[in-house]
Amino acid sequence: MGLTKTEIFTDKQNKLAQMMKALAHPARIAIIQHLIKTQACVCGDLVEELGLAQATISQHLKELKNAGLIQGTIEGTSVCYCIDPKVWKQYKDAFDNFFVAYKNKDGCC
Amino acid sequence: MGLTKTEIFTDKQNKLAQMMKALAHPARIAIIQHLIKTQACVCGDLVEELGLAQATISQHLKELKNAGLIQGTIEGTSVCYCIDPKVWKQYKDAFDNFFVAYKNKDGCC
DNA sequence: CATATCTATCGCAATATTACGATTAAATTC
DNA sequence: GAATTTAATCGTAATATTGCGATAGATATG
Repeated sequence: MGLTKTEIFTDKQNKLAQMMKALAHPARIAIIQHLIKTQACVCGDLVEELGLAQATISQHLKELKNAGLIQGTIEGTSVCYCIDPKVWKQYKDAFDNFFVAYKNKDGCC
Repeated sequence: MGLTKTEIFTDKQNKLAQMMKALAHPARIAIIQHLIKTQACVCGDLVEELGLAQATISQHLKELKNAGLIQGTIEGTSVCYCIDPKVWKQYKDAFDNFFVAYKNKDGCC
């Protein structure tokens, strides 16, 4: 065990859960927010900005890249990361869609 | 290691990451969606609805309860769960706020 | 009160995540 | 081409998560 039983859920449920997971770490939230703030792309100064080791930042960047949220383009010896607007919108829409489904009919418990 | 370094992030970042984590599992997404659908509160028929063992469902319910997203009231021998509208709105607002921060200035990488 | 029903909790096994030092790989600079 | 800079990857340790059987606790029903 320790293995999520994805077979028993719908694709949408699995996908949404994975999207949440991609952002379910303060470092990844911080990275995204830094990318938003310094709108021009940012490279490895994330290591200085956050207080984590280079290997750790690189790992989080990899997860965000796997999630599709960010892109990295090589620029000389460093790598320039930025948010993928298209995927960002997909995330936003998926989250909006999830949260809008519940209307407070406050007649419960 | 294996321990998130929460000290180096802001409260908001930690909180948002934790909110994401609460929903970062398809079973918890499915539970919430089932609670929305059967708007009247639902009890342990979640065990039948999803294909997970009773102990596992109970654990996920506990996490959702810890996250504040759901409430449970004892009703005879079973427990009736429902979404907490107030916390739901907090989540919705926090997520909206996060996603709205990025405006596509498509002049990047 | 004995029995049945439903849920929470315990204990365990398997896997995943987080973090980092060390190393490797690629590109620039001298 | 050697040295430097930057980022990715490997390997490892510590902790967290997922899932479930078994058990315990609480409430109803006979």
